[in-house]
Amino acid sequence: MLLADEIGTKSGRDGIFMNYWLMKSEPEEFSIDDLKRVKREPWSGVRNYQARNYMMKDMKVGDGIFFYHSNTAVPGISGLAEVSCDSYPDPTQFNKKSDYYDAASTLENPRWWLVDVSFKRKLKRVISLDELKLQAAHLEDFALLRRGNRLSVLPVTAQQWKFILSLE
DNA sequence: GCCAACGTTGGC
DNA sequence: GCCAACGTTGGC
Repeated sequence: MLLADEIGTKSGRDGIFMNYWLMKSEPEEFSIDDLKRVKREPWSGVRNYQARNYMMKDMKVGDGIFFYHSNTAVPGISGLAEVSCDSYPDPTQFNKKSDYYDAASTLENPRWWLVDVSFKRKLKRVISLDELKLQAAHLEDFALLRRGNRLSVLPVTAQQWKFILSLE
């Protein structure tokens, strides 16, 4: 029996529960419209261990993703996407010409992993960081709102997911 | 293992 | 462009 309050709280590759995430992108680099155009994108270039661990260990095919625009005039959630494959080594770490090349990584023991992200839809409007801050009381311990938060991949609970979508 | 220096993130 | 917050690096 699946308890409602367990949804979104389980992790691990054997888990059967849906998880939710927020992934940041600078729209000048790669926006929700870019994802809409290409439909699916390898989430390459993450070079933070915690963010990597979420992708490598915790994400499962079908997990929901808030696509967040950072470093822009109105930062906020601009669309929905989903995890579309199991994690695999980020190929850019092996490419000497890439900004994300990592000389310390080997094919036998890759350091950086990623998932592919597929476009679902744009939100009718951007749900801004300002608005999310105003709703903080309804978003208990939302990772995005923690002080000094800089992680580019964050977990979202089922309750947070549902509430944020209700703002749309 | 400590911690100063440095680099990056991302809101403003 | 500024800068607070945080992660990483490397000397010791």
